[in-house]
Amino acid sequence: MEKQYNLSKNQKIILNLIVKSTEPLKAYSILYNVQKKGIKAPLQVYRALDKLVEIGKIHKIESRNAFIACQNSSCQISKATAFSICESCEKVSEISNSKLSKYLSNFTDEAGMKYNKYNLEFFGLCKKCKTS
Amino acid sequence: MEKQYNLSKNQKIILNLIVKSTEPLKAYSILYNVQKKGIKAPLQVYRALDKLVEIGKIHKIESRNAFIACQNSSCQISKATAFSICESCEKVSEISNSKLSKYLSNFTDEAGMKYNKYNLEFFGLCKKCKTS
DNA sequence: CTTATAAATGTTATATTATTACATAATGTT
DNA sequence: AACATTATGTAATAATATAACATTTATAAG
Repeated sequence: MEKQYNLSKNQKIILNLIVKSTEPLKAYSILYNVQKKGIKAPLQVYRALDKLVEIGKIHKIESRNAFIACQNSSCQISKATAFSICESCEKVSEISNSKLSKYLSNFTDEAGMKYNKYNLEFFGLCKKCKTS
Repeated sequence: MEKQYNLSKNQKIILNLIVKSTEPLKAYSILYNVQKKGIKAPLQVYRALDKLVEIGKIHKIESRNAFIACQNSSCQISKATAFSICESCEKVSEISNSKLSKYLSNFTDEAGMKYNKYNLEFFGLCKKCKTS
């Protein structure tokens, strides 16, 4: 059974914006976009972002300091994330590949250590940018 | 044949500091540590860091905004990086696992796309932190 | 339903990370 | 030597993120 979260007002506003966006959003760009809705300060944005990341509704693209909505139906996979990033147009997609996630979730290093979380970012050129 | 790079004065100073460090260093911490050697401004640090990353002598730990020396003898693998990060003590190690790097370098997504670069960060508890 | 607790908010100030712009100097190439 | 490339120096500022504190709202326990 999936745990239910009742998102707060700010969390809903910000999640909505991110879900509607076709590209990763940066914190201050989010701020500018929600100021008319009463969210005035960076901290209000960062707090909502932190929570949304924590519950897996969004992910942070670390190399870009930007946030995208989780593409997985269940949004439970905040501990095992993989993205493809186009180095030309900056398009970002979440990769859902069960083989990959199994491989990485089960990965054991030389010292026999397993990890409870990972984040993987692939870089290259997307179809569009490759042909143009 | 491996390309030779003649590092500049600032690049050498900063690489040296990072190589000697047992933990990832942040840009401004580097700055404070090299001010006595005449490097006075953030930009001087960032420029050297950019170059060192580019040629594979160091790597940026994206989730920490910090830099560590490359652990691979040849330092040629700046396009395929994997790290383990302890969420308690923040110890970071570079993972050199040929199976893993092969798997990821050959990874093809659902659309048949391959990537020329990736960065992977594993999170967990290191041995020390797990037992204490 | 009211008390206790946890979670979220609002606000100001500030810390941290990174880049722009412009002038100059050193190095490498032909 | 002339040219191009790379690196440096310096000042200013942009972009990203957190600390500290007061208050309010939601949730859970009795």
